Amino acid sequence: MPVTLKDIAKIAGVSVSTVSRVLHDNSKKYTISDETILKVKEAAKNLGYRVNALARGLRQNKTCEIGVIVPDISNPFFAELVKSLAGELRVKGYNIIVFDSDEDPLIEQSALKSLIEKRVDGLVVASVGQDFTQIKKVRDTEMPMVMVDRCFDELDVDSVSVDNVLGSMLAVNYLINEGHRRIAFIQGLPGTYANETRLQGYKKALHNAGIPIDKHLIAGNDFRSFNGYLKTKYLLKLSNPPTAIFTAGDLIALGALEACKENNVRIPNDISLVTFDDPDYASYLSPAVTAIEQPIKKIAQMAVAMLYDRISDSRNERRKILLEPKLNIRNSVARISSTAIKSQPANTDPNNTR
Amino acid sequence: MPVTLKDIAKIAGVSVSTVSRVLHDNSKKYTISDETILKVKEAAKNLGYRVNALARGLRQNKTCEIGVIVPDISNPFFAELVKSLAGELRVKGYNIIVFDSDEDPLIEQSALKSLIEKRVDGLVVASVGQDFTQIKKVRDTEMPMVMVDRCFDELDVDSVSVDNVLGSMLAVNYLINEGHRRIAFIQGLPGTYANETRLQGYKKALHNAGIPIDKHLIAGNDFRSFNGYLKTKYLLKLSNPPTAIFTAGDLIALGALEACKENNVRIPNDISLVTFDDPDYASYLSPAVTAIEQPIKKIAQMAVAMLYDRISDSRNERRKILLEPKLNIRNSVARISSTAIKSQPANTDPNNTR
DNA sequence: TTGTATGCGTTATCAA
DNA sequence: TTGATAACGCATACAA
Repeated sequence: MPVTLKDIAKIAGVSVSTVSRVLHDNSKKYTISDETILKVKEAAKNLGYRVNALARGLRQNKTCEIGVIVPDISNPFFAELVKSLAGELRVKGYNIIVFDSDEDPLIEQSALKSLIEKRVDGLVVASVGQDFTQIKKVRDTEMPMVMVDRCFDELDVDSVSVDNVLGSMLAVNYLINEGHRRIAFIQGLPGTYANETRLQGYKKALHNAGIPIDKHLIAGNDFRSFNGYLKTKYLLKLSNPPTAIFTAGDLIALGALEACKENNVRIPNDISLVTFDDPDYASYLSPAVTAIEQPIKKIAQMAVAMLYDRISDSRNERRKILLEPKLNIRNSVARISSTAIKSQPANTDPNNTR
Repeated sequence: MPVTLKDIAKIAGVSVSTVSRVLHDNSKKYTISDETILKVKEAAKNLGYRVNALARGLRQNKTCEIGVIVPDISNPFFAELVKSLAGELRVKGYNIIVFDSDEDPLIEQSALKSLIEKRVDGLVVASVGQDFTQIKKVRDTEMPMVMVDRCFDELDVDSVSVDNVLGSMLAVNYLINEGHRRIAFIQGLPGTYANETRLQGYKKALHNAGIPIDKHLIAGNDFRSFNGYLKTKYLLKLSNPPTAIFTAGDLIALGALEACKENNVRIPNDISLVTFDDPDYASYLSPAVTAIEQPIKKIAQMAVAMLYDRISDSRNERRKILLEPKLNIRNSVARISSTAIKSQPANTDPNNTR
């Protein structure tokens, strides 16, 4: 049985409230005699007292816990994000409770439920994100919440993410400048903020360059590596395959790498590759992969700052922050001559421009 | 203000205990009139009732939460481990609270403190692990605890990890079979279980092959990539450099890769590389890295099973489980002729055999 | 300087 | 079939 204030009070020969004051009320100076302080601390130490956070939380209506939900903690991007969030919050005196929704809306929903029931002081959510019904319900609560990475354009809620449209444009423009015109996009989970905005950037870049969009070159349905593997296989055996692939996430790129390797397709000689997300190992892949880097630490900092603001003062305006992505050029893109391209007939539907 | 049972009771015109029974006491069949059940459920739904897990936990002395502490969640090994643990525990009805100790014993200690105060039902700890004073204190509590990956040989506590000695021997024996005799070991954090056992395996393999241990070839002081980078630089500029490097962890290997790249040292042509840990991306590195794979999912399964056993019946014997590692041979090791080796004079202290 | 009493939201015991 | 009441451990308003 864990030790309680009562046990200490008994041993020290004082009342429970005195014990409470000595042990936890460091802020308010309750002028307590040195002798009592000594006695109480001594007893607490001897008995190995640990405050019961449940009781305290119940009483104070405050848990000093922040709930964090991410779709896939084994994705290096989210692992890094969680680590950064934990670091930022720790210095502010908050612990985090992490849930991995495994890209499953049902798990996300039950995570949300658990965290609310646990009465966390706030929420940082990277939603699976095809549907914001549940998130909206939480938003309408007084529960402070900030969305990261996976947000909802249509939902008025505090959020911080990288400028995905810009990121995609950076990537695709770079490919175009290197002479590519048949550029495929292997997307993540359709309907999610990250995916739709990245897709949007891809289309916009092509459009700006006057390149018609070929719907056969847009494939994929989740952010996992197997998706990258499958869709790369598909793209490679197209009668008129792309000269470059842009993947919507680091795991997808890994799958693309695997497929190319299996098919003895060399990168960048036979096909070029650029990916969104820039994990630590990107430089050491074979070849080093050109990638769009997100400012993860900054995302975490902003998210925590915004959450903190909302916890302290829930009535200020909601904000949507977009941070700048960065293109890290490595060795996965080949420059190709524009004549070579033009000689390739577009045998997929040329009328499709979206 | 969150809705409570009282609020529902008032609206439904029944007592608090009735509400509680209707909403939460699914197990015991308390024969309650259908009409009451309907009224209560209706009111609960309308008001948006959420149980207060703090109050419930306080009352029931049970939180359905498991605390998890890992040294570095951005390390793919631990990210994967956390994900597996979460999955295993979720189906058993437990949530997890994750702490990243950032390889800092002080943070680990405060994480331990927080989790105990939160009255989690159990603990899964991958300790930073140079010192088990704090862990021992917890062990002597009635708090169920299982250690994973980073254990303590000298401490009698439930634990599950890979057979590190065997893993290292697998790696080093392989290098020896490929003709290597000057094999360096870049270690992780000295004094930790994972490191010492891996070092032990390294030494044992060399010893078995009759190769004297050259202390200049053992370097390194933590599991981060920068350590791998620095120590590889150091090893490369030795007057008699190693022909192969064995790294104690995946991040270290990444650093080694970076250093080699910077120095224009080709792997495996100029130097061979094998690493402990086998992250998903290992196959796609340049070159694909030969690695020792740990059965992460199995570690998580075993850990959860053991923890569950201890929660249900705290008085059974403590167990230490070792799981089998696996050598995944890829392209980072070159076969070298033994004559080439023997022609290299050992100009580092030849008398040092440990 | 310290103690008493109350309530946080829930569940469990007992009684009706 | 339902209700009153106590208790979980703590913090705090009020009293002394």
